[in-house]
Amino acid sequence: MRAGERRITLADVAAEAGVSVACVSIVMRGAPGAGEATRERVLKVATELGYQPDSRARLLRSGRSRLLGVVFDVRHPFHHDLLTGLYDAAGAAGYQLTLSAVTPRRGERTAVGDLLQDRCEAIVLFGGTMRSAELASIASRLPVVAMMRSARRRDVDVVHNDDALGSHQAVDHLVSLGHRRIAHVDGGTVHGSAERRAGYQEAMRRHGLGEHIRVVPGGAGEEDGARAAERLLADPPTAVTVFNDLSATGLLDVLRHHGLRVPGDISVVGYDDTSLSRLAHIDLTTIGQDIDALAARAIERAVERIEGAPSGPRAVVIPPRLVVRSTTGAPPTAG
Amino acid sequence: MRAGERRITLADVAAEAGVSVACVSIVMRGAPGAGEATRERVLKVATELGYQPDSRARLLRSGRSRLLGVVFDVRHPFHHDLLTGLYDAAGAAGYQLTLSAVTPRRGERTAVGDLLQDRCEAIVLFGGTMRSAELASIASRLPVVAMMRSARRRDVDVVHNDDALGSHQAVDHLVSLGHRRIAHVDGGTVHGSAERRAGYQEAMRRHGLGEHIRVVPGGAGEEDGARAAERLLADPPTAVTVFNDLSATGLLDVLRHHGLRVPGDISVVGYDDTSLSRLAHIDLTTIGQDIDALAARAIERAVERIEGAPSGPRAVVIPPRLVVRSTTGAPPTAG
DNA sequence: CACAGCAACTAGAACGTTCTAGGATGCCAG
DNA sequence: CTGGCATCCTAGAACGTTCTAGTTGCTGTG
Repeated sequence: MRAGERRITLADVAAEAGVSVACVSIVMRGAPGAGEATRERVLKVATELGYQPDSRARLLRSGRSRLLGVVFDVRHPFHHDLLTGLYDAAGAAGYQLTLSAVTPRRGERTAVGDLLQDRCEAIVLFGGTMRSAELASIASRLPVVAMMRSARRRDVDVVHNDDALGSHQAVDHLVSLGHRRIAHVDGGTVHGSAERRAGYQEAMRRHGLGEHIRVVPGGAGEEDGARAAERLLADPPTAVTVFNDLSATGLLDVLRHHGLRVPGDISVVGYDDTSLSRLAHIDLTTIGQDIDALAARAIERAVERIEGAPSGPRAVVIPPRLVVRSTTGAPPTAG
Repeated sequence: MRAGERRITLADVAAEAGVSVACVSIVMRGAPGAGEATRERVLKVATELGYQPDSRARLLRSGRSRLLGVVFDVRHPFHHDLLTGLYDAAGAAGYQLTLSAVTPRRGERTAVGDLLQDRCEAIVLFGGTMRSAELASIASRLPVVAMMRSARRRDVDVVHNDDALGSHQAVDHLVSLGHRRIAHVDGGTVHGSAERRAGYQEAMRRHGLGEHIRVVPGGAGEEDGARAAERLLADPPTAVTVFNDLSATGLLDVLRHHGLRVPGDISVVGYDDTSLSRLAHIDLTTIGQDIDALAARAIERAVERIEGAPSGPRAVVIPPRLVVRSTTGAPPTAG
């Protein structure tokens, strides 16, 4: 029905209000340089006509877009929590977010490509599988902040959780409960996996439990945890730290099916504090990432780069925190 | 480091290649009207200089944006699955998607407002809490397609799953297993709740089980299902259809904690076929929505409106399908 | 009364594209 | 040699803003 209707522009409002286009622009932006009476009249006319500013034209002219591109993966629940934080942080810094999703049929390259065309001023990307070199080539065009992953290159900012510290917290917690035989289920090739594994090993050694170090291959999925549990069953430890919550869920399921009580016979610690871990019947002790801090620092780095401030080190590491729930307790036999 | 660098424009490429701006534009768009030799040379120069088209300028000039705005909620896992489908469908129709998220601290109105400024040509929104009247006021500016909700107004397109049919499928499945005392846990005020409840009641009556109709108050959350389970425990039915998977998960947990075996003592059917329902230790029988069909039809409706085609009825209803997993079986006592 | 200073406004260029209208050039038929 | 017609290319005006550099008109001061 509104096919032929032309959109309302500044010129329409100006004509109707009997002032110049420039004047309407001033009023719309809330810039100084217009009288109170005119201001009111123009605003009234604008709402009457249903004027909507055209951000494209606005940004085209003003050179800057004040737009931050975000690449996230629709499959990753954690990414969605992070989006919430990013919107807040970006808004506070006076920037807008433009989202580009990675889906099973839409790769990271496509997602980034769209953002580049949108003329955003920096790109924030979550995890992903891009090689450092590829990141660097994007970073040669505009500032890039990578979250929840590392990057060798010095030209990419990195903001992530302190995976090693998270593993330390998990091990410390278990040791303080009296555990000694603590195993770790690995995350395979996923970002952060190596750090979490190394953190586990380091913490074990620090507690003088080097001889009990036991790393079981795993991955990021539920079935990876399930497979790891099958392996562990031959000679169950009294506690396990798992790469992430989803894998821990699969592990829990298999352990319980084989008659082991959690935490009576074996304690389990996940990682990420996802909504999954909060479900009543899972109620998983886990390591929580500080989402708001991660988001705030990521935006901060992006804005610093954009505005050319001499920023500090390129890597920002946020300490996680232990979230104790019901899957951890004292080991079956004291000592 | 790249603070002062101006971006590469058509003019730069034109100067370098020794042709006019218009000619470069022709080449870049792949439009007819340029010789093969020139075409190659221009493309070569463009990649050398790292030219990136500016979609803002392009769209500003050409009047159309070929942009479809999508409003989704970061908290809703189902929305993410839907995004995947929408990207595919939009791409196939020659449109781009621009996303605007609703978060706990960013309302629907803000999300829609951003899209309007982006000059997208239609808006697709998922569920949400907007009143029909408010939708209609947006629809007076540009085509609006609402998914997973209804809308009284004739000026809004609606694409959703057939909630009543889904409930029928759940009840039919349970009846075919031999169940007669089948209860329903309601979804409260959430979109689709009334339809799913009515569908349950209708299906029960159709099977001559009107006297067994039992609707327990609930909601969309895990704790709603848990509360409903507590109520049911006083006089447990042999089967329950639950508003959604999350609520069913809460219900399952409480039932099992009280010693009821699922499906031995009681069968449970969820709704939505979320990733939660697919977890090995939940493995919930549920009703799956046909995501790709929903997405394809939504884009189809949006594009039809934009291009002014005389479209059919404003409501598109997609049949769901039953997904049988391990939470349903024969009732404890035959008959 | 002249003029500085200020507030309120305006004209017109600019942003990076696309698009319309046309200008060269070359080729072929008459 | 002329006219017609492709083919390839170009000039310049749009698109809807913002921004710079004014211009106007009023007030107050010496």
